[in-house]
Parts: sequence; C-alpha cells; structure tokens
Amino acid sequence: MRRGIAGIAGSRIAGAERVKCRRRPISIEPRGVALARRLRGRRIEEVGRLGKRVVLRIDSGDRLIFEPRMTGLVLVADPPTREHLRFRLDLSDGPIPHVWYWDRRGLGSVRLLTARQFAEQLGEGKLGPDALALSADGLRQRLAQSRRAIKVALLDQRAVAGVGNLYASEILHLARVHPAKRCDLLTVTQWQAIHSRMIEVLELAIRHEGSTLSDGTYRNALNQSGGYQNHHRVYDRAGRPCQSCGLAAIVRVVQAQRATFYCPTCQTKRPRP
DNA sequence: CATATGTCCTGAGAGC
DNA sequence: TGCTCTCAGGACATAT
Repeated sequence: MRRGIAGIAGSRIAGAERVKCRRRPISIEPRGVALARRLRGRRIEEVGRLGKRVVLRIDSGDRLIFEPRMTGLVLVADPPTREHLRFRLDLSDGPIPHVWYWDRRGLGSVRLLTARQFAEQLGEGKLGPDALALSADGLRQRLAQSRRAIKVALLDQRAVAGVGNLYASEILHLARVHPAKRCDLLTVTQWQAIHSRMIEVLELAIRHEGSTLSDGTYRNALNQSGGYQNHHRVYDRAGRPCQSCGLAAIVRVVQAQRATFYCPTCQTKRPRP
C-alpha cells in the first residue's frame, strides 16, 4: 500500500473529504472541519509505513495515518465498489490527483495526529519496532520472557509491529517451530530461525504485493490482486499435503480466537532428535 | 503486572 | 429458492 502511493511524496494537499457512505461511519479523526482545515495547502513530506499502518508526514508536523485493518484499501485507481468509499485526498503539484480510502467492513480508520499524539499513540511502549527493523536478538529479548504461545506472541504489535495472522503461520512453518510452543521455552537457535523467516516472509510478501485471499478483498493501490497467496505453504490449506515434507496433512487449530495452520511433522513441539 | 477473552464490522458461503 | 448461521482477524476494552 505504501509503495503504491509513494509517488505522492512532495505533492500538495488541495482537499480532504469524508465520502458520504450508507454504512456505519468509520473512525475518521479529527471530526468535523478540522481535518480538512489542517491538511489543505500542506505538502506531503514523506510516505512511510509503521507496522501495518501507512503514515504520511505532513509539513505541518502532523501525520495522516491510514490503518486498514481487515478490509481497508489505500487506492490511487478506481475502487472495487463505490458504496464502501470512506475518504478522499485531493492532491496537486504531483503525478497522482487523488488517494482514496475504501473499507468494506469498516474496521479501519483514517486519523490526523499531531506530532505529540503520534508519539503518544504509536511511539515506544505502544507500538513495537517494525518487524523489518528488528534484529534477531531484539526479537528474542522482547518475547523470550513471555509464557504465551509463540504464534500468539508474534501477533502482539507492542512486541513487534507488522506481523499479521496469516504471516505468523507462514513464518513458524518455515522456521519449523510449533505454533503452540511457549516463548520462554524456545532456544536461541529457534529465535534466530523465527527472525530470519519473519524477514524473509514479510519481504517476499511485500515484493508480491500482499495476499489476496479467496474473498478477493485485498487489492494494491492500482486495484490489482496481490501474488503472495500463491506462495502460502500452510495458511488456509488444512487437510492438504505439506509442501515441505510431503508426508503429513496441514492442520488447522484455533489460538486466541485466530486460525493457526501448521504441519505436525515439520513443526514438532518436542525438540528434534 | 501478564495474559486471556469479548467486541465491533460486512459479505461470502454453508446448510437446510 | 431464500432464509439463518458461522466465519474471517485487525486493535482495543474489559476480565482474570
């Protein structure tokens, strides 16, 4: 998403508007005219990303945060439907005239934060370091004391930001670690494997522009499908043969109300002989 | 404090 | 066919 709108860096904001929508309104802050007033005429200095959020740094020092959660899209092209459009940014002095925020289920948000709000809400202690900027030792030090299952802990955005449910299963499969293994019982070697696979999976998923699942929701900024779903080894593959060992069938379990997929042969809970 | 569970949302798909 | 029910998983609120 970030890469899809990276070209708006340097552009000026001509307007910002909530799109009238029949659905229950999503969270767009600040409410009222303050949002447009604080954005109009400003320049976008940087198009960044923090964990799962797209962050526009504005020359006022404010930051505009797109948080798409499950079904939000940040778009440059025409949206999948008109009825779920939520927000529009009008731009000048650049190659891209409009950025849209679209959200079918409406769990996401668009928020303009002051520098202070940004530090308070997304700074240290709130959001952890981005997964791609965290060392293996850093990852281990942030999680190794926890008694939680590793799969559940990887989804804790205060520990490490950017790993979602689908990717947590893929990471642990490639690292050959059982998803229910307690963090405090993992070896240093296992932490290193989890870390290197985390980087590998996320970088590859980004290169392939994300995973468009069977519901077809996820689209890139040009309203095109992602490609990483074709690389999934375990996610949504319950009952199908493991592509890593060719022996066992992929298993689906539920941890913390989330689906987890793994191979019982490749990812044993006991240490390997 | 750490960890676990409940909540919100919409549309697809299953089952009858 | 048309209805009801379940499920998907982001982050945060509340409970243990």
